Amino acid sequence: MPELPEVETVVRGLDSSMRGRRIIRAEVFRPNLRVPFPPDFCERIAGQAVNKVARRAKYFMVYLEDGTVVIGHLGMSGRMIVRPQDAYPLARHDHVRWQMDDGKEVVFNDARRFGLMLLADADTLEQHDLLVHLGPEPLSNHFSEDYLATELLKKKSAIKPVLMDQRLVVGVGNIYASEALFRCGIHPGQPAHLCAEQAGTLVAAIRAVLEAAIASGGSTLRDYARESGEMGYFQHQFQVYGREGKPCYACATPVARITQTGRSTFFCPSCQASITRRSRKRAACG
DNA sequence: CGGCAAACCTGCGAGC
DNA sequence: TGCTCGCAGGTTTGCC
Repeated sequence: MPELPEVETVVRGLDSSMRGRRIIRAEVFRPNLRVPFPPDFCERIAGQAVNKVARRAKYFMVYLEDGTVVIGHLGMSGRMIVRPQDAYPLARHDHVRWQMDDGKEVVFNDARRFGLMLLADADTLEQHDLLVHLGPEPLSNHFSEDYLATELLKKKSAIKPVLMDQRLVVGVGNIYASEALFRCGIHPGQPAHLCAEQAGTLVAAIRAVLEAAIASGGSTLRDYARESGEMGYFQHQFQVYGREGKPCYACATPVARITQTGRSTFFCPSCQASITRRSRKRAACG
């Protein structure tokens, strides 16, 4: 699934396609995805103009003129497709279709149905169940070195799964967790209570890899595609993700893969040498 | 409360 | 060619 850069890419495309346009008609072709659609989903959307499309964490949000907000999540395999109306037959896994007033249609397609779409009110959006527990945006000033260092001191498990906890910081998923840790030379299995110096380099690495991925239009793997149907190309810049057994670009050591909390983690055993308890005690930054 | 496995689904590539 | 198996970008739930 799309992580923050992919959702950001989709949101930018949707905003340019939908902002200021009116949704003429809304249709749902399946009663539920991860959660059931609200019973009045289509009626509350149809006929309304779109104020803007924005992102929070990995959610996209379509702001309608009457204060209703469509909250959506792409899950693992969700796509938002913008195409000319009636130019294509309904495809397998097309779950939602919005007909726009400019002759286009916006289609939500999600094979694995881990995605969701529901309605909220703009006034109380931040208090919504899905959003209220989310951590800071990684590209905002709220995600600071002090913040991360302080929060990580409370954690006992390995740093990589902790980075994927959306209550700590949003938008970092399985790919970018591995990529960020490689960039700052931290072993994914290292206990999460990093020293302040490491926390600082990690903040910078997370920002850098997410910004670079956004600049490349996100990553396209398997069934993920950009809103426009074009392909993001950041996957060609992965340093470790999906490169098990291939030489590290920095030192030629074969990239390793391990499983952490059920997810694959990729890292360079040399560049991200694990820090033993003893050597960490000796480390100057403890 | 923290941490982890399992569950939610379908599709695809690898290997036999 | 055709089957089975393992794996896939996320989040929630439930169990220790």
